[in-house]
Amino acid sequence: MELPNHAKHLLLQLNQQRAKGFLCDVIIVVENALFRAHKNILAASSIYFKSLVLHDNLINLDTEMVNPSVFRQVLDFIYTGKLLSSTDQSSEQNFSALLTAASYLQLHDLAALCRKKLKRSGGKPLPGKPSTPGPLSRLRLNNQRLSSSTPAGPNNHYPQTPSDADQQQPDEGLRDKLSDDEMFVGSSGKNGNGGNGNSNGNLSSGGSAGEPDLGLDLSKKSPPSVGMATDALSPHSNSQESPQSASVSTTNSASLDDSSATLPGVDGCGSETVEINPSSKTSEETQNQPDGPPPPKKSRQGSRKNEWPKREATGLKSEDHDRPLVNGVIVGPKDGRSSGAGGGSGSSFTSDQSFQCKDEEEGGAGENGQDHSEESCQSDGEAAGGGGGRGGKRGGNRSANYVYRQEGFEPAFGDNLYVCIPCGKGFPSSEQLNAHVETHTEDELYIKEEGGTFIKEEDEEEAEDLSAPVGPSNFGSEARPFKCTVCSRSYKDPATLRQHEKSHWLTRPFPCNICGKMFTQRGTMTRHMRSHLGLKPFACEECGMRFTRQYRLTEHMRVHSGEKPYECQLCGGKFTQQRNLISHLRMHTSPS
DNA sequence: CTGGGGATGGGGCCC
DNA sequence: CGGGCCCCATCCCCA
Repeated sequence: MELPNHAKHLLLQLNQQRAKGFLCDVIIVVENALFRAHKNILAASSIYFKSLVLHDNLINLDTEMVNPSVFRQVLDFIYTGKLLSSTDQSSEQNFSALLTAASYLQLHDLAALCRKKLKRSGGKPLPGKPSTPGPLSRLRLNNQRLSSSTPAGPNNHYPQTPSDADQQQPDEGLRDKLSDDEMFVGSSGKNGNGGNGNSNGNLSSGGSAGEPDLGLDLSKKSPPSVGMATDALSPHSNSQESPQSASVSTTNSASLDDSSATLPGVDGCGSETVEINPSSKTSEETQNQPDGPPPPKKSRQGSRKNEWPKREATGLKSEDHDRPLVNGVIVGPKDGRSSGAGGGSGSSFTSDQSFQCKDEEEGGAGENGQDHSEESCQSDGEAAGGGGGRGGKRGGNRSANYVYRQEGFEPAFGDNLYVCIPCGKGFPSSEQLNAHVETHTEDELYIKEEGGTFIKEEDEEEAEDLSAPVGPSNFGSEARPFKCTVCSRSYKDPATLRQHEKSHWLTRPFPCNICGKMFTQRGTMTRHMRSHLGLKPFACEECGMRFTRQYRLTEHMRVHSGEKPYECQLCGGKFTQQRNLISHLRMHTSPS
């Protein structure tokens, strides 16, 4: 017996969930647009995605191969099997772009549809671009960056984008006209037959065939042996400043272990090389570093930490500046202008504000920062090509699931950092948000988006005022010829001095794309981003626990080794961590 | 219930 | 730019 529309209904549900951001466990970054989706769906649709989502919760796509607008169509296709083309924009051009993207993403069926369409219209498939670069090629794997750069400046636009505005338009049309250009995946559809249970059958052509698990190891680096995975933002990631480069990520290098190999760049597109990790980790290898929580740990720590990647938002301190995280996402607007975040809000951040945004489970990344203020949701347009708002989707396929952040946003959700974009309500935890999201009916959900401005990363050079008074001058004196004019601290080299001087600036040059928090050092911002995204590249081989910083892992390892290098000279007590010794010493010294 | 210790997260900042 | 380390904050467990 078989339910005739089972697969269809299932897909419909999934697409609706995507629209709401419900249970989405991966974020795909396309230029400065973020899309939320489900790993399973992506993995089922292409082996390329499969390899990417295996270890990462954040995927950066090469902006030369796909732009937000196109990716939105791709995503819609994946979830619906329908291809909505736009007529506003030269359809041929659109199909060409789609073909490029499909090829890149290894969505063979989609590529075939586009080719067919192009052929019909006389156009020729992708002139300049390779029809199928392999996924790997160019892939700069994600890991990279969401870095600050993304938002950054003017260069942030798609290269080809004439005008964002224009770009968005098409979309509108697109939706409404679905009829004409709507295309369905054809036979490939093993849909019906349910081939593999997961529907993927059809979409992922490649998948089946040999389906080698590419097993890209995107991880930044993992402690020896454990091949960890995630890391979308590997520390290195920041490397680039321009979005385009985003794709290129860099990080890869790091991420990939030595074993990584490089593939030839795709022609036409550049020379980037991709590195894949031959040793690829297969799913099973990932066990250790599963997306999910690591194996239970012994004792106490287990309880808490296992929640892995994140801890609930509870911990958030709601300080004035806390920014809610939403399920949609963000990223800089593309309007080029970018004003420095600094400009606006920069100053508002006090250094002390320490809010921590907890990421969402798994994909962590989840939450998106919602940034703009009140209306987090906006209209439908698609900004930047892309997309639109997150949750969106009213009818069905539209959804882009992300939102642009607006500069200067200052949502006031207090402790409720998990915000439902459609209605703007905030919740203290992702679970609550998810539960709430379900209450929305389809029609209530719109794709919203807003063209925001994004925070621009101003370069150091732009710093303005350095007047902040500062602390005492300490530091020893030897060979420290470079002295800070503000506080008199001295350093051994000019670079360090320069770095230090930034701490006096009122404007912090490096904004977090997700929450808007500003940092004086890019590295700190990148590190911070990892916490949003739940990226914990450093895993403990013993218990599987993962950390965002190498140092934390080192520290943690003492738990297993029993080493307690820090001893209290007053009572002889020993500690595994220096900070705990310090805290302990306070107990000795404090009056109370 | 409370205090102390263990352990972890995040930011700042120096090297 | 990554590595380290310091400081602050917090959570959890246990006595």
